[in-house]
Amino acid sequence: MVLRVKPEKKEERERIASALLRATVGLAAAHGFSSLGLREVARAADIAPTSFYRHFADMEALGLTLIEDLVGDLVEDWVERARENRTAHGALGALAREALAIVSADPELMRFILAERVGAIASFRAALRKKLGILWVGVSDALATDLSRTPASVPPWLVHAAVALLLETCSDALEEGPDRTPALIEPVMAQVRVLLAGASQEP
Amino acid sequence: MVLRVKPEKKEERERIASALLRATVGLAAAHGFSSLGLREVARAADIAPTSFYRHFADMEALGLTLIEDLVGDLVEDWVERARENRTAHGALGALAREALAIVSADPELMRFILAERVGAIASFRAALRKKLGILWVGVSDALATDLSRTPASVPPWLVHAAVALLLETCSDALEEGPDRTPALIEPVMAQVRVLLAGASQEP
DNA sequence: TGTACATCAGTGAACGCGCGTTCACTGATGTAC
DNA sequence: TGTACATCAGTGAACGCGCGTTCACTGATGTAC
Repeated sequence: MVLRVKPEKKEERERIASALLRATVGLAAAHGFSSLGLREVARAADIAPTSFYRHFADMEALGLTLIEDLVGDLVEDWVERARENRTAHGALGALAREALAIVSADPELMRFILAERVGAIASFRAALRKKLGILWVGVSDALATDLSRTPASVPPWLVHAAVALLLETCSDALEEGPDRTPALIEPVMAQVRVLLAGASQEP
Repeated sequence: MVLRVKPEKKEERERIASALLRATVGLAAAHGFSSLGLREVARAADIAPTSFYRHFADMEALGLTLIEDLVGDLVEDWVERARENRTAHGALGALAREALAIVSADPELMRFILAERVGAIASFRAALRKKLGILWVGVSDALATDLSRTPASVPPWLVHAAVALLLETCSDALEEGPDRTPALIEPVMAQVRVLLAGASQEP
Protein backbone atom coordinates (compact mmCIF):
# COMPACT_ATOMS: atom_id res chain seq x y z
CA MET A 1 0.00 0.00 0.00
CA VAL A 2 2.93 2.30 0.68
CA LEU A 3 4.77 1.10 -2.39
CA ARG A 4 2.30 0.41 -5.17
CA VAL A 5 4.83 -0.58 -7.83
CA LYS A 6 8.31 -1.96 -7.90
CA PRO A 7 11.06 0.55 -8.67
CA GLU A 8 11.97 -1.35 -11.86
CA LYS A 9 8.39 -1.12 -13.01
CA LYS A 10 8.24 2.56 -12.33
CA GLU A 11 11.47 3.11 -14.22
CA GLU A 12 10.16 1.17 -17.20
CA ARG A 13 7.05 3.29 -17.21
CA GLU A 14 9.09 6.46 -17.18
CA ARG A 15 11.39 5.12 -19.86
CA ILE A 16 8.45 4.65 -22.24
CA ALA A 17 6.92 8.02 -21.42
CA SER A 18 10.28 9.63 -22.06
CA ALA A 19 10.60 7.75 -25.36
CA LEU A 20 7.22 9.13 -26.40
CA LEU A 21 8.35 12.67 -25.57
CA ARG A 22 11.63 12.38 -27.45
CA ALA A 23 9.98 10.74 -30.44
CA THR A 24 7.54 13.65 -30.55
CA VAL A 25 10.32 16.23 -30.44
CA GLY A 26 12.10 14.53 -33.32
CA LEU A 27 9.03 14.14 -35.49
CA ALA A 28 7.79 17.66 -34.72
CA ALA A 29 11.10 19.10 -35.89
CA ALA A 30 10.61 17.31 -39.21
CA HIS A 31 6.92 17.90 -39.96
CA GLY A 32 5.50 20.17 -37.28
CA PHE A 33 3.81 19.15 -34.04
CA SER A 34 0.27 19.77 -35.20
CA SER A 35 0.67 17.31 -38.06
CA LEU A 36 1.62 14.48 -35.70
CA GLY A 37 -0.71 11.63 -34.89
CA LEU A 38 -0.87 9.37 -31.89
CA ARG A 39 -0.07 6.31 -34.00
CA GLU A 40 2.93 7.97 -35.64
CA VAL A 41 4.42 8.86 -32.28
CA ALA A 42 3.69 5.45 -30.79
CA ARG A 43 5.36 3.79 -33.79
CA ALA A 44 8.48 5.93 -33.34
CA ALA A 45 8.57 5.05 -29.64
CA ASP A 46 8.19 1.32 -30.35
CA ILE A 47 4.95 0.73 -28.54
CA ALA A 48 1.52 -0.37 -29.70
CA PRO A 49 -0.83 2.49 -30.63
CA THR A 50 -3.22 1.53 -27.85
CA SER A 51 -0.45 1.72 -25.25
CA PHE A 52 -0.24 5.45 -25.85
CA TYR A 53 -3.30 5.89 -23.63
CA ARG A 54 -1.51 4.36 -20.65
CA HIS A 55 0.66 7.50 -20.60
CA PHE A 56 -1.25 10.40 -22.11
CA ALA A 57 -4.89 11.18 -22.80
CA ASP A 58 -4.06 12.67 -26.20
CA MET A 59 -1.35 14.50 -28.13
CA GLU A 60 -2.12 17.80 -26.45
CA ALA A 61 -1.56 16.32 -22.99
CA LEU A 62 1.72 14.86 -24.25
CA GLY A 63 2.75 18.26 -25.57
CA LEU A 64 2.04 19.96 -22.25
CA THR A 65 4.10 17.34 -20.40
CA LEU A 66 6.86 17.83 -22.97
CA ILE A 67 6.92 21.53 -22.18
CA GLU A 68 6.76 20.98 -18.44
CA ASP A 69 9.60 18.42 -18.38
CA LEU A 70 11.94 18.75 -21.36
CA VAL A 71 11.56 22.46 -21.99
CA GLY A 72 11.65 23.16 -18.27
CA ASP A 73 14.98 21.37 -17.90
CA LEU A 74 16.44 23.08 -20.96
CA VAL A 75 15.57 26.57 -19.76
CA GLU A 76 16.79 25.88 -16.25
CA ASP A 77 20.11 24.55 -17.57
CA TRP A 78 20.43 27.54 -19.87
CA VAL A 79 20.13 30.08 -17.09
CA GLU A 80 22.15 28.09 -14.59
CA ARG A 81 25.08 27.44 -16.91
CA ALA A 82 25.18 31.08 -17.98
CA ARG A 83 25.33 32.05 -14.31
CA GLU A 84 28.25 29.69 -13.77
CA ASN A 85 30.22 30.71 -16.86
CA ARG A 86 30.22 34.48 -16.90
CA THR A 87 32.89 35.87 -19.18
CA ALA A 88 34.36 39.14 -20.29
CA HIS A 89 31.20 39.80 -22.27
CA GLY A 90 29.13 40.21 -19.14
CA ALA A 91 26.19 38.31 -17.74
CA LEU A 92 23.93 38.89 -20.76
CA GLY A 93 26.77 37.86 -23.07
CA ALA A 94 27.06 34.60 -21.15
CA LEU A 95 23.35 33.92 -21.74
CA ALA A 96 23.87 34.57 -25.45
CA ARG A 97 26.86 32.26 -25.66
CA GLU A 98 24.99 29.57 -23.76
CA ALA A 99 22.06 29.92 -26.16
CA LEU A 100 24.22 28.79 -29.06
CA ALA A 101 25.56 25.86 -27.04
CA ILE A 102 22.05 24.73 -26.21
CA VAL A 103 20.92 24.91 -29.82
CA SER A 104 23.84 22.70 -30.80
CA ALA A 105 23.05 20.24 -28.02
CA ASP A 106 19.35 19.83 -28.82
CA PRO A 107 18.31 21.57 -32.03
CA GLU A 108 15.07 19.62 -32.31
CA LEU A 109 13.82 20.72 -28.90
CA MET A 110 14.79 24.30 -29.68
CA ARG A 111 12.81 24.12 -32.91
CA PHE A 112 9.81 22.95 -30.92
CA ILE A 113 10.16 25.84 -28.46
CA LEU A 114 10.56 28.51 -31.14
CA ALA A 115 7.75 27.13 -33.30
CA GLU A 116 5.14 26.49 -30.60
CA ARG A 117 5.89 29.73 -28.78
CA VAL A 118 4.20 31.52 -31.68
CA GLY A 119 2.18 28.60 -33.05
CA ALA A 120 -1.56 28.08 -33.31
CA ILE A 121 -2.09 26.06 -30.12
CA ALA A 122 -2.95 28.55 -27.39
CA SER A 123 -2.35 26.16 -24.47
CA PHE A 124 1.18 25.50 -25.72
CA ARG A 125 1.90 29.20 -26.09
CA ALA A 126 0.74 29.79 -22.53
CA ALA A 127 2.73 26.87 -21.11
CA LEU A 128 5.86 27.96 -22.95
CA ARG A 129 5.47 31.55 -21.81
CA LYS A 130 5.32 30.27 -18.26
CA LYS A 131 8.44 28.11 -18.67
CA LEU A 132 10.34 30.88 -20.44
CA GLY A 133 9.63 32.98 -17.36
CA ILE A 134 12.71 31.31 -15.89
CA LEU A 135 14.76 32.72 -18.76
CA TRP A 136 13.07 36.06 -18.21
CA VAL A 137 14.26 36.14 -14.61
CA GLY A 138 17.75 35.13 -15.67
CA VAL A 139 17.89 37.90 -18.26
CA SER A 140 16.54 40.40 -15.77
CA ASP A 141 19.26 39.50 -13.28
CA ALA A 142 21.91 39.62 -16.01
CA LEU A 143 20.81 43.09 -17.09
CA ALA A 144 20.86 44.29 -13.48
CA THR A 145 24.40 42.97 -13.10
CA ASP A 146 25.68 44.42 -16.36
CA LEU A 147 24.03 47.79 -15.75
CA SER A 148 24.95 47.85 -12.04
CA ARG A 149 21.34 48.31 -11.03
CA THR A 150 18.86 46.49 -8.85
CA PRO A 151 16.76 43.90 -10.70
CA ALA A 152 13.62 45.81 -9.77
CA SER A 153 14.83 48.92 -11.57
CA VAL A 154 15.37 47.15 -14.90
CA PRO A 155 12.33 48.01 -17.03
CA PRO A 156 10.29 45.03 -18.27
CA TRP A 157 10.41 46.15 -21.88
CA LEU A 158 14.19 46.01 -21.76
CA VAL A 159 14.11 42.44 -20.45
CA HIS A 160 11.56 41.66 -23.11
CA ALA A 161 13.83 43.01 -25.84
CA ALA A 162 16.82 41.05 -24.56
CA VAL A 163 14.83 37.81 -24.43
CA ALA A 164 13.57 38.41 -27.97
CA LEU A 165 17.11 38.92 -29.25
CA LEU A 166 18.36 35.77 -27.52
CA LEU A 167 15.57 33.67 -29.01
CA GLU A 168 16.09 35.23 -32.44
CA THR A 169 19.73 34.20 -32.21
CA CYS A 170 18.63 30.65 -31.44
CA SER A 171 16.45 30.76 -34.54
CA ASP A 172 19.39 31.97 -36.62
CA ALA A 173 21.58 29.22 -35.23
CA LEU A 174 19.01 26.59 -36.19
CA GLU A 175 18.84 28.00 -39.69
CA GLU A 176 22.57 28.22 -40.21
CA GLY A 177 23.40 24.76 -38.93
CA PRO A 178 25.91 23.69 -36.29
CA ASP A 179 29.01 24.43 -38.38
CA ARG A 180 28.25 28.10 -38.81
CA THR A 181 26.98 28.96 -35.33
CA PRO A 182 30.37 30.31 -34.20
CA ALA A 183 29.89 33.12 -36.74
CA LEU A 184 26.76 34.15 -34.85
CA ILE A 185 28.58 34.94 -31.62
CA GLU A 186 30.00 38.26 -32.76
CA PRO A 187 26.69 39.68 -34.09
CA VAL A 188 24.72 38.76 -30.98
CA MET A 189 27.45 40.19 -28.77
CA ALA A 190 27.25 43.42 -30.76
CA GLN A 191 23.49 43.45 -30.24
CA VAL A 192 23.97 42.93 -26.52
CA ARG A 193 26.52 45.73 -26.44
CA VAL A 194 24.18 48.17 -28.19
CA LEU A 195 21.30 47.24 -25.92
CA LEU A 196 23.38 47.79 -22.79
CA ALA A 197 24.89 51.02 -24.11
CA GLY A 198 21.46 52.40 -24.97
CA ALA A 199 19.93 51.26 -21.70
CA SER A 200 22.67 52.82 -19.59
CA GLN A 201 21.56 56.19 -20.96
CA GLU A 202 17.95 55.66 -19.89
CA PRO A 203 16.75 57.38 -16.71
CA MET B 1 -5.36 32.37 -79.36
CA VAL B 2 -4.38 35.76 -78.01
CA LEU B 3 -7.14 35.65 -75.42
CA ARG B 4 -7.58 32.11 -74.18
CA VAL B 5 -10.30 32.84 -71.65
CA LYS B 6 -12.96 35.44 -71.11
CA PRO B 7 -12.15 38.06 -68.50
CA GLU B 8 -15.13 36.94 -66.39
CA LYS B 9 -13.84 33.41 -66.42
CA LYS B 10 -10.39 34.49 -65.40
CA GLU B 11 -11.81 36.54 -62.55
CA GLU B 12 -13.87 33.60 -61.33
CA ARG B 13 -10.78 31.45 -61.33
CA GLU B 14 -8.86 34.00 -59.29
CA ARG B 15 -11.80 34.43 -56.93
CA ILE B 16 -11.75 30.74 -56.07
CA ALA B 17 -7.96 30.62 -55.71
CA SER B 18 -8.16 33.61 -53.40
CA ALA B 19 -10.94 31.95 -51.38
CA LEU B 20 -8.67 28.93 -50.93
CA LEU B 21 -5.85 31.13 -49.68
CA ARG B 22 -8.03 33.06 -47.24
CA ALA B 23 -9.68 29.87 -45.97
CA THR B 24 -6.22 28.45 -45.34
CA VAL B 25 -5.11 31.53 -43.39
CA GLY B 26 -8.19 31.35 -41.20
CA LEU B 27 -7.93 27.63 -40.51
CA ALA B 28 -4.17 27.80 -39.95
CA ALA B 29 -4.65 30.46 -37.31
CA ALA B 30 -7.02 28.11 -35.48
CA HIS B 31 -5.24 24.75 -35.71
CA GLY B 32 -1.88 25.30 -37.39
CA PHE B 33 -1.05 25.04 -41.07
CA SER B 34 0.56 21.63 -40.92
CA SER B 35 -2.60 20.09 -39.51
CA LEU B 36 -4.67 21.27 -42.46
CA GLY B 37 -5.92 18.92 -45.15
CA LEU B 38 -6.86 19.57 -48.72
CA ARG B 39 -10.47 18.54 -48.09
CA GLU B 40 -10.78 20.78 -45.04
CA VAL B 41 -9.59 23.81 -46.99
CA ALA B 42 -11.76 23.00 -50.01
CA ARG B 43 -14.78 22.68 -47.71
CA ALA B 44 -14.10 26.09 -46.17
CA ALA B 45 -13.74 27.61 -49.65
CA ASP B 46 -17.00 26.03 -50.83
CA ILE B 47 -15.62 23.93 -53.63
CA ALA B 48 -15.52 20.18 -54.21
CA PRO B 49 -12.39 18.46 -52.87
CA THR B 50 -11.37 17.43 -56.38
CA SER B 51 -11.55 21.02 -57.60
CA PHE B 52 -8.62 21.85 -55.36
CA TYR B 53 -6.29 20.32 -57.95
CA ARG B 54 -7.42 22.83 -60.60
CA HIS B 55 -5.61 25.48 -58.57
CA PHE B 56 -2.80 23.88 -56.58
CA ALA B 57 -0.86 20.64 -56.76
CA ASP B 58 -0.98 20.19 -52.98
CA MET B 59 -1.09 22.10 -49.72
CA GLU B 60 2.58 23.02 -49.87
CA ALA B 61 2.13 24.69 -53.26
CA LEU B 62 -0.84 26.58 -51.87
CA GLY B 63 1.25 27.71 -48.90
CA LEU B 64 4.02 29.01 -51.14
CA THR B 65 1.50 30.96 -53.22
CA LEU B 66 0.00 32.31 -50.01
CA ILE B 67 3.40 33.62 -48.98
CA GLU B 68 4.15 35.03 -52.42
CA ASP B 69 0.81 36.86 -52.74
CA LEU B 70 -0.78 37.63 -49.36
CA VAL B 71 2.37 37.92 -47.29
CA GLY B 72 4.09 39.84 -50.07
CA ASP B 73 1.31 42.43 -50.15
CA LEU B 74 1.22 42.74 -46.37
CA VAL B 75 4.96 43.38 -46.07
CA GLU B 76 4.97 45.84 -48.94
CA ASP B 77 2.06 47.76 -47.41
CA TRP B 78 3.78 47.75 -44.03
CA VAL B 79 6.95 49.37 -45.31
CA GLU B 80 5.20 51.73 -47.68
CA ARG B 81 2.73 53.06 -45.12
CA ALA B 82 5.48 53.55 -42.56
CA ARG B 83 7.40 55.56 -45.12
CA GLU B 84 4.36 57.74 -45.75
CA ASN B 85 3.47 58.30 -42.09
CA ARG B 86 6.69 59.20 -40.35
CA THR B 87 6.10 60.81 -37.00
CA ALA B 88 7.96 62.36 -34.14
CA HIS B 89 9.20 58.93 -33.16
CA GLY B 90 11.36 58.66 -36.25
CA ALA B 91 11.36 56.30 -39.18
CA LEU B 92 11.83 53.14 -37.09
CA GLY B 93 9.08 54.29 -34.75
CA ALA B 94 6.75 54.60 -37.73
CA LEU B 95 7.50 50.98 -38.69
CA ALA B 96 6.70 49.92 -35.12
CA ARG B 97 3.42 51.81 -35.06
CA GLU B 98 2.46 50.41 -38.45
CA ALA B 99 3.22 46.91 -37.18
CA LEU B 100 0.47 47.18 -34.59
CA ALA B 101 -1.97 48.53 -37.19
CA ILE B 102 -1.24 45.60 -39.48
CA VAL B 103 -1.74 43.05 -36.73
CA SER B 104 -5.15 44.57 -36.00
CA ALA B 105 -6.08 44.55 -39.67
CA ASP B 106 -5.18 40.91 -40.34
CA PRO B 107 -4.26 38.99 -37.20
CA GLU B 108 -4.70 35.60 -38.84
CA LEU B 109 -2.19 36.34 -41.58
CA MET B 110 0.25 37.70 -39.04
CA ARG B 111 -0.10 34.51 -37.00
CA PHE B 112 0.74 32.54 -40.13
CA ILE B 113 3.83 34.65 -40.79
CA LEU B 114 5.13 34.44 -37.22
CA ALA B 115 4.42 30.71 -36.90
CA GLU B 116 5.78 29.55 -40.24
CA ARG B 117 8.82 31.80 -40.08
CA VAL B 118 10.15 29.48 -37.38
CA GLY B 119 8.04 26.40 -38.16
CA ALA B 120 9.05 22.96 -39.33
CA ILE B 121 8.51 23.42 -43.08
CA ALA B 122 11.85 24.53 -44.52
CA SER B 123 10.46 25.76 -47.85
CA PHE B 124 8.05 28.07 -46.00
CA ARG B 125 10.82 29.44 -43.82
CA ALA B 126 12.91 30.18 -46.89
CA ALA B 127 10.03 31.82 -48.79
CA LEU B 128 9.11 33.95 -45.77
CA ARG B 129 12.70 35.00 -45.23
CA LYS B 130 12.78 36.16 -48.83
CA LYS B 131 9.52 38.11 -48.50
CA LEU B 132 10.58 39.63 -45.18
CA GLY B 133 13.64 40.92 -47.03
CA ILE B 134 11.40 43.82 -48.06
CA LEU B 135 10.89 44.64 -44.40
CA TRP B 136 14.61 44.25 -43.88
CA VAL B 137 15.33 46.91 -46.49
CA GLY B 138 12.70 49.19 -44.97
CA VAL B 139 14.22 48.82 -41.50
CA SER B 140 17.69 49.38 -42.89
CA ASP B 141 16.59 52.63 -44.54
CA ALA B 142 14.79 53.72 -41.38
CA LEU B 143 17.86 53.13 -39.25
CA ALA B 144 19.99 55.08 -41.72
CA THR B 145 17.55 57.97 -41.55
CA ASP B 146 17.25 57.98 -37.75
CA LEU B 147 21.01 57.66 -37.26
CA SER B 148 21.84 60.12 -40.05
CA ARG B 149 24.02 57.58 -41.80
CA THR B 150 24.15 55.97 -45.21
CA PRO B 151 22.19 52.70 -45.49
CA ALA B 152 25.42 50.89 -46.37
CA SER B 153 27.02 51.91 -43.08
CA VAL B 154 24.25 50.42 -40.94
CA PRO B 155 25.55 47.08 -39.71
CA PRO B 156 23.44 44.02 -40.65
CA TRP B 157 23.24 42.78 -37.08
CA LEU B 158 21.61 46.07 -36.07
CA VAL B 159 18.98 45.71 -38.80
CA HIS B 160 18.51 42.12 -37.70
CA ALA B 161 17.91 43.19 -34.11
CA ALA B 162 15.41 45.84 -35.13
CA VAL B 163 13.48 43.39 -37.33
CA ALA B 164 13.40 40.88 -34.47
CA LEU B 165 12.00 43.48 -32.07
CA LEU B 166 9.33 44.54 -34.56
CA LEU B 167 8.19 40.95 -35.12
CA GLU B 168 8.25 40.25 -31.38
CA THR B 169 5.95 43.22 -30.91
CA CYS B 170 3.60 41.75 -33.50
CA SER B 171 3.61 38.52 -31.53
CA ASP B 172 2.81 40.41 -28.31
CA ALA B 173 -0.02 42.24 -30.05
CA LEU B 174 -1.53 38.95 -31.22
CA GLU B 175 -1.32 37.58 -27.70
CA GLU B 176 -2.81 40.61 -26.00
CA GLY B 177 -5.73 41.03 -28.38
CA PRO B 178 -6.85 44.11 -30.30
CA ASP B 179 -8.12 46.03 -27.24
CA ARG B 180 -4.79 46.09 -25.50
CA THR B 181 -2.44 46.76 -28.41
CA PRO B 182 -2.32 50.52 -27.67
CA ALA B 183 -0.50 49.65 -24.45
CA LEU B 184 2.24 48.06 -26.54
CA ILE B 185 3.17 51.28 -28.33
CA GLU B 186 5.11 52.80 -25.45
CA PRO B 187 7.26 49.69 -24.72
CA VAL B 188 8.23 49.18 -28.35
CA MET B 189 9.03 52.87 -28.71
CA ALA B 190 11.27 52.61 -25.66
CA GLN B 191 12.99 49.61 -27.24
CA VAL B 192 13.50 51.56 -30.46
CA ARG B 193 14.89 54.48 -28.46
CA VAL B 194 17.39 52.29 -26.63
CA LEU B 195 18.48 50.60 -29.83
CA LEU B 196 19.08 53.93 -31.58
CA ALA B 197 20.83 55.42 -28.54
CA GLY B 198 23.15 52.43 -28.27
CA ALA B 199 23.81 52.30 -32.00
CA SER B 200 24.66 55.98 -32.21
CA GLN B 201 27.61 55.27 -29.89
CA GLU B 202 28.95 52.51 -32.13
CA PRO B 203 31.93 53.32 -34.36
C1' DT C 1 4.83 -19.70 4.39
C1' DG C 2 1.08 -20.24 0.78
C1' DT C 3 -3.17 -18.78 -1.41
C1' DA C 4 -6.61 -15.81 -3.27
C1' DC C 5 -7.49 -11.48 -5.01
C1' DA C 6 -6.51 -6.61 -6.89
C1' DT C 7 -4.00 -3.60 -9.82
C1' DC C 8 -2.29 -2.12 -13.99
C1' DA C 9 0.87 -1.64 -18.34
C1' DG C 10 0.85 -3.55 -22.75
C1' DT C 11 -1.50 -5.48 -26.63
C1' DG C 12 -4.28 -7.34 -31.02
C1' DA C 13 -8.65 -7.19 -33.17
C1' DA C 14 -12.00 -4.46 -34.70
C1' DC C 15 -14.91 -0.24 -35.58
C1' DG C 16 -16.29 3.69 -38.26
C1' DC C 17 -14.41 7.80 -40.44
C1' DG C 18 -12.11 11.20 -43.12
C1' DC C 19 -8.20 11.52 -45.91
C1' DG C 20 -5.61 12.19 -50.68
C1' DT C 21 -6.06 10.86 -55.20
C1' DT C 22 -7.80 8.93 -59.78
C1' DC C 23 -11.13 8.91 -63.27
C1' DA C 24 -14.70 9.85 -66.44
C1' DC C 25 -18.08 13.11 -67.30
C1' DT C 26 -20.53 17.81 -67.92
C1' DG C 27 -20.98 22.19 -69.64
C1' DA C 28 -19.31 26.63 -70.69
C1' DT C 29 -16.16 28.99 -73.54
C1' DG C 30 -12.70 29.72 -77.28
C1' DT C 31 -10.91 28.53 -82.09
C1' DA C 32 -10.96 27.26 -87.10
C1' DC C 33 -12.82 27.76 -91.34
C1' DT D 1 -23.01 33.48 -90.35
C1' DG D 2 -23.04 28.51 -88.79
C1' DT D 3 -20.71 24.22 -87.60
C1' DA D 4 -17.31 21.17 -85.78
C1' DC D 5 -13.74 20.69 -82.67
C1' DA D 6 -10.52 21.91 -78.59
C1' DT D 7 -9.88 23.52 -74.01
C1' DC D 8 -10.58 23.47 -69.32
C1' DA D 9 -12.82 24.38 -64.51
C1' DG D 10 -15.82 21.91 -61.66
C1' DT D 11 -17.70 17.68 -59.99
C1' DG D 12 -19.53 12.88 -58.02
C1' DA D 13 -18.26 8.19 -57.51
C1' DA D 14 -15.02 5.30 -56.04
C1' DC D 15 -10.47 3.46 -54.31
C1' DG D 16 -7.35 2.05 -50.72
C1' DC D 17 -5.28 3.70 -46.46
C1' DG D 18 -4.16 5.30 -41.96
C1' DC D 19 -6.35 7.49 -38.29
C1' DG D 20 -8.31 7.71 -33.18
C1' DT D 21 -10.67 4.97 -30.13
C1' DT D 22 -13.02 0.94 -27.71
C1' DC D 23 -12.74 -3.47 -25.80
C1' DA D 24 -11.45 -7.73 -23.81
C1' DC D 25 -7.54 -10.20 -22.67
C1' DT D 26 -2.68 -11.42 -20.78
C1' DG D 27 0.72 -11.52 -17.52
C1' DA D 28 3.56 -9.43 -14.13
C1' DT D 29 3.43 -7.45 -9.68
C1' DG D 30 1.49 -5.95 -5.14
C1' DT D 31 -1.72 -6.84 -1.09
C1' DA D 32 -4.37 -9.41 2.48
C1' DC D 33 -4.49 -12.74 5.71
